[in-house]
Amino acid sequence: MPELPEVETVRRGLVPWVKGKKIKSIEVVHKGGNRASTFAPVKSANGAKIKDLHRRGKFLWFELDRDFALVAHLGMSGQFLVQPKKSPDEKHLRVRLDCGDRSKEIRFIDQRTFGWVAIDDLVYESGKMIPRSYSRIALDIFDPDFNKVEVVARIQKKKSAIKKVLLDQSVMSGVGNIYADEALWRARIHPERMANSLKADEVNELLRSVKSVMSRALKQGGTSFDDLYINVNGESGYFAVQLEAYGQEDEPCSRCGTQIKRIAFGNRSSHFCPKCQKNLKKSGVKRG
DNA sequence: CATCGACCCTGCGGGC
DNA sequence: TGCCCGCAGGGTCGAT
Repeated sequence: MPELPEVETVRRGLVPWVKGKKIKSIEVVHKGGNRASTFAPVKSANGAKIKDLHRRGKFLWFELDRDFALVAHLGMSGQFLVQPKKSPDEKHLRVRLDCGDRSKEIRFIDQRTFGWVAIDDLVYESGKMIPRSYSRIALDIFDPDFNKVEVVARIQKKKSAIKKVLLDQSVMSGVGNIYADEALWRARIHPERMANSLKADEVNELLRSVKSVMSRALKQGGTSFDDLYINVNGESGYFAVQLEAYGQEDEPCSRCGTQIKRIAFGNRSSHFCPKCQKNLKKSGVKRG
C-alpha cells in the first residue's frame, strides 16, 4: 500500500531510467485504472522527452517537453518495474514504456487496478504549469513550500475526526492509512478526536510524527505490508519500519503494554492504544 | 463550500 | 475441495 515514502522510493529508482530520456514508445497493454484521465491517449507521449520526474503526495509526474503531462498513481498495488525486454509479460502488466535502453523497459503493473497512468493537461499554480490532477491535492510535508503554520491552522478548523483529516489529500498529501495510524500513535492522539478540539501544540506534534515516521520509512527504502509493493529494481521493501499501531491488533503497546485496539473506520480500520491515545471529546476540553 | 459515505477492483484467507 | 463472504484501501463523485 504505497504511501509517500514508497512512492518517493519508486521515483528515485526511476529517475536514472527516465530523466532526460526520449520516450521511444509507450503502450497501454491492458486498460489501467478506472480513474485514468480521458484527456488524451497515453500514446500521445510517444516521442516526447522526459525532462524530469516529480512527486507530490502519492502522485508521480513525468514532466515532458510538451504542453501536456504524463501522470501516474500507484493506487494500492501499482508497481513500476525495470525489466528485460525479453522477459514475459506479467499477468497484470498495464503499461510498457521504452525509454531507449538497449535491453530494458519500464513496466507498470497493477493487480487491483486502482492505479493508473494517464495524460493530463497543464494548469497554472504559483506561476508554474503543473498537471491538473496533481494540482488538486495539497503540498506534502516534504515539499520545500509546505507551510506548516497554515496547515496546522487549517486542521484546527476541521469539523471531522483527526484521522479523516490526515487522510484528506487536499489538506496535506501523502499520508495513507498505515502512516496515519503510526503518526497518531506517536503523538498519542486518538484517531476519532475531533480535529477542531486539538490544540496547536498537539497538531504540531502530530505533524512532527508524520514527518519522522515517513522519514524513517524513506530512509529504509519504503515500507510495505506485503510484496505487492516492489521498488523499481524488483526489490521488496518489506517491513523495513517497525509498525507500532497499524496491523498490531491485540499486540501489546510498546509504550504501556495495553492491547492495541482496532476499530472500523469507513471501509477500513484504525489501530490505536486505548490507554496512550485517549479520546478527550467528552471530557470538556477547553480550546486555546 | 464542507463533510460524508458509496463505489471502483482483485486476491486472499477464514468459515463452513 | 470449493464456495461465499469480508477485508484490504487509494481517489473520486454524488448527496446532503
